[in-house]
Amino acid sequence: MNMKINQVTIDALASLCKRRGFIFQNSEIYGGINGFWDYGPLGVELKRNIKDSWWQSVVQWRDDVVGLDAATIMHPRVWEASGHLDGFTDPMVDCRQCKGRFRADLLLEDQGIELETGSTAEKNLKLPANAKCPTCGARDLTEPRAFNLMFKTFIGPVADDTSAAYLRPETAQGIFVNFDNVLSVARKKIPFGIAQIGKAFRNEINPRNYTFRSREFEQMELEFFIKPGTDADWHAYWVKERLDWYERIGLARANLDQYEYGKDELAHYASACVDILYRFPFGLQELEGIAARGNYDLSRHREFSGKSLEYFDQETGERYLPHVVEPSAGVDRIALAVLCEAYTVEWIPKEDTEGDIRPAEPGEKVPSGYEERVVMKFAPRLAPYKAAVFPLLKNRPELVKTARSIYDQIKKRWPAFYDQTGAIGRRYRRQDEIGTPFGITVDFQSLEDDTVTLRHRDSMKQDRVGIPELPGILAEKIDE
RNA sequence: GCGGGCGUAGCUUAGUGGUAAAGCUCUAGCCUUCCAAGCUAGCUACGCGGGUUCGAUUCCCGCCGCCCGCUCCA
Repeated sequence: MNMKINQVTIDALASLCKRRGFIFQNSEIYGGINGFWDYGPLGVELKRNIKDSWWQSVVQWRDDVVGLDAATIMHPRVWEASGHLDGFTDPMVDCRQCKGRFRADLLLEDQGIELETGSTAEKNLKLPANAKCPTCGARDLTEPRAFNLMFKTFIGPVADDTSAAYLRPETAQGIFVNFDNVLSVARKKIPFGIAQIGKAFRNEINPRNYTFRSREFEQMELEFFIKPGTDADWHAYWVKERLDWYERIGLARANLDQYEYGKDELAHYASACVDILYRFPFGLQELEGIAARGNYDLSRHREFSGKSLEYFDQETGERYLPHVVEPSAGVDRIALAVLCEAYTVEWIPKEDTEGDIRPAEPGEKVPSGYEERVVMKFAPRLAPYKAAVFPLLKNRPELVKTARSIYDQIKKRWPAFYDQTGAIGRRYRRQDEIGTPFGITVDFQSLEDDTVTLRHRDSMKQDRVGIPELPGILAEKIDE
């Protein structure tokens, strides 16, 4: 089950993603920019399918969750209330000798000296000359740098502190600040949730591992508001719900894992947190965190905004600040996991060779009588194109005409691809490499009996099916 | 951010102080009755900037980017 994961390297995957148009480096013609990535024609389809599937399972198919789409820039006070502004502005210094890193304020406090502050606007902090490294004692520290992981911007034409704002580092706060608004229009009673998909921005110190840690990324977050005291049950419920979803989109259970935070690792307001992890080529890494956050966020916004934000239960007459369970997932990380999971190298027997398709052995040469293929085994519902339609030969107008009309019919319902160029085998392989689950080929028999061949990506086997039956067959296999 | 490695076409590689080669891919055409066949033609590259030099892809410096380790990870 894990073989394919051992096979794929991030380099090989990144190469395919660029070659076929899943993912490009942002601003590549200018030399690229660290931590930003663009999704090409196939990547955008894949990502949208992931988001659609999440939205279906979390919003559309449920009666107790509604959606939201908040702006990426919010009132700066939001980030004071959320704790992001204070939490991420610690001035840090590095020791050039022992490579240690320390918070400048704590380090100097220990040594009984204070930071020299320059202009307050930009926090130009200077280190006194007598400061030394607490680990090795060397007086060879870098100047303090403020590690604010939020991107700062300015509202209006004047760039000064009174107009400062931040690009949101998470989508969740847009939900909390709209809690009252949604409550008053959605006709929902607790327990109910508000879901949002959107961009978030973090000025990561060190983006790494391809798209895994990017500075601009997309989140899918749900805030599920609950009655105080029911936290543990709802938390367990959402952990299971979310794990099931990951399996449904095609991630092997064997490559998924969960990490339960110990009491000492939890934020002070949280009662539970579970990370859902995926076995990436670069290690077991987080796709989603599911946290029981109590009423921390709403209580902070109550404090900072002066609004009550309480919920009144008409049946019991109780008034309370709801608690919340927050499943928070990274779309780009999930897309990367799906790409890793799908990437498969196989050895397939040539025409005169007896044998079955088998997984390639990493580092081994292709055995004689076999040839190699790369195939992206996406779950059909996630595949960028659901079907490709081919005339067997392009220099036979009647084949071309029939193929085009089938394509025109299919593309109204699913993303599809039409290709009449080159040998049929080449066209099949090209679709294998972008994960198209079905190939539909119009041949001479089609002209006689209105059937086509339906070729399956993973097995490479073909069925003969009637043209009128195609939509039904595809629907069944795609939505499975 | 620190240390190390790397940067030639879409990909994988070759090569040179006198502006560069190949395979695969890709595009067009021919051919082709089901799995990357064949033939013909074509597009496309020395990451960016500066320096040395008559001349730099090559040597030097800076920057950017990628990979690995450390660090960080709300």
